[in-house]
Amino acid sequence: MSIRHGIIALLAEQDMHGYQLKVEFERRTGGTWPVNIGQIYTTVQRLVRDGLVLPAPGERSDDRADVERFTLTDAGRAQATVWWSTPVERGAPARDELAIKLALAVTAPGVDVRDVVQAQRTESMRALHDFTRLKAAQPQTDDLGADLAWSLVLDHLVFDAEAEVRWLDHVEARVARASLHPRPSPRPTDDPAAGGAGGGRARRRSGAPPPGGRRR
Amino acid sequence: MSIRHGIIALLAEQDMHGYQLKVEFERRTGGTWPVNIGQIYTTVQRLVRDGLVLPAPGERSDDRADVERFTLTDAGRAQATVWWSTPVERGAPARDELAIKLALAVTAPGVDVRDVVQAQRTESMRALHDFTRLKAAQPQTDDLGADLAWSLVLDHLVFDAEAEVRWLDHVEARVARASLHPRPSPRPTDDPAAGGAGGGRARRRSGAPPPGGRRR
DNA sequence: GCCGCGTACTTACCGGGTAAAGGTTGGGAG
DNA sequence: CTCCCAACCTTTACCCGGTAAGTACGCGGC
Repeated sequence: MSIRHGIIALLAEQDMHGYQLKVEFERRTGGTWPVNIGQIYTTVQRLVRDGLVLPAPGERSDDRADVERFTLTDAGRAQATVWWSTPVERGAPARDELAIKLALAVTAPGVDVRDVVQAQRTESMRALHDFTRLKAAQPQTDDLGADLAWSLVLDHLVFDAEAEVRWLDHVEARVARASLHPRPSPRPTDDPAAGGAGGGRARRRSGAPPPGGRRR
Repeated sequence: MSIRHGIIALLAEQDMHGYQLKVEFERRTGGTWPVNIGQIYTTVQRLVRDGLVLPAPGERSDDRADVERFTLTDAGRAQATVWWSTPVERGAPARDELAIKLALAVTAPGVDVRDVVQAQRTESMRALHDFTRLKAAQPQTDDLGADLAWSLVLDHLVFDAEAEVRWLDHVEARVARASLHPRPSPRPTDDPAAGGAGGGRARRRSGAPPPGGRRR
């Protein structure tokens, strides 16, 4: 749904043709998510089918007339304002491969969760560093708005990656704790041990800031 | 790809039939992501086509023989170990509707970013509270492993939601800061206050944008 | 006797996303 | 001057993830 709404939002500002939609979308999101041109056209087709978009009737004289532009219908314009005023739903979160993987890992025999966490942390931190480096190297273009947008998107990725790392640390800790007192049978109201146990496990921490975690 | 890998991982532990895959998958992930049974079968079909899975040849006597079970081939088994040892890629992050929305919002005329952020924060915090409440109410079942998995998944959602809220705050702050010294714009809040840490942003207007712009 | 429910499987369909193949135009390089 | 390349603009075929809906069977109740 992301592209669909993006297209509507862009058309709300100005009539455009397909290629232009692609270029604009990418510019406004800092090139973080390149869009396949094919998808633009098929999505627009569906929008036309649904009565939200129309091929532009009046051609502009100030520009090439041979390319076909698209306009929002009233319904489309309404959708745009609805989109802006309605938050994106966070009730039923999308499946996240990492979460699934670790959920399966802790319940799978013969899989060492710590190895999985370890490998993932390396990857996630690598991504985090990449983003941070990108941020530092961020060029100032002549387009203030796009610079800000791109910067915010990058921040989003950074927050996300940080949170992921933090979660991995958390998982590791909980798994370690759980494996110290595995309870085979029901009944025990439980070991007094809660705290002690620190034993062993010298783990190097990753340095992630406060709360954080975002993935989808 | 999440379901696909999940199926492989489950089959690596034990031969199963379709329905059982569905049930197991949901149990192991705490029922957070219900799976449509249709998808299980179509995905398994593809796995068979790709030579990773085979309809189980030898039927077990200890169980109903009429249902068709599936087994991993050697290639499938190899895939499973590869999956466990390879982190999920975080290099080219998936499109996130919220990030796109805000990136478009800051560059769109006539859209008040603060309203968007405001509405989203309400929604995100609602989700956060829901998750927290769920966590508090988490029932202890007789299945320790599944309890842990479910709990970790919930933690993931919580970390995620927290980070999202934090990011929203961040966006709000940056936007507010940026709108203090733009050019002519309605709402001339002439705050001299900006002060503190380096008034920042002395730079603007660079020459022609460097070729290629930003790219990864 | 039929109702509902859990088990087990099939099918048709849709929307997001990718790849690849066109066709046009303008501006150098030779 | 011509040719080629790059940027512009569009179409099509295809795959995969995901959903809905329908079939069928056996079993315990009321």
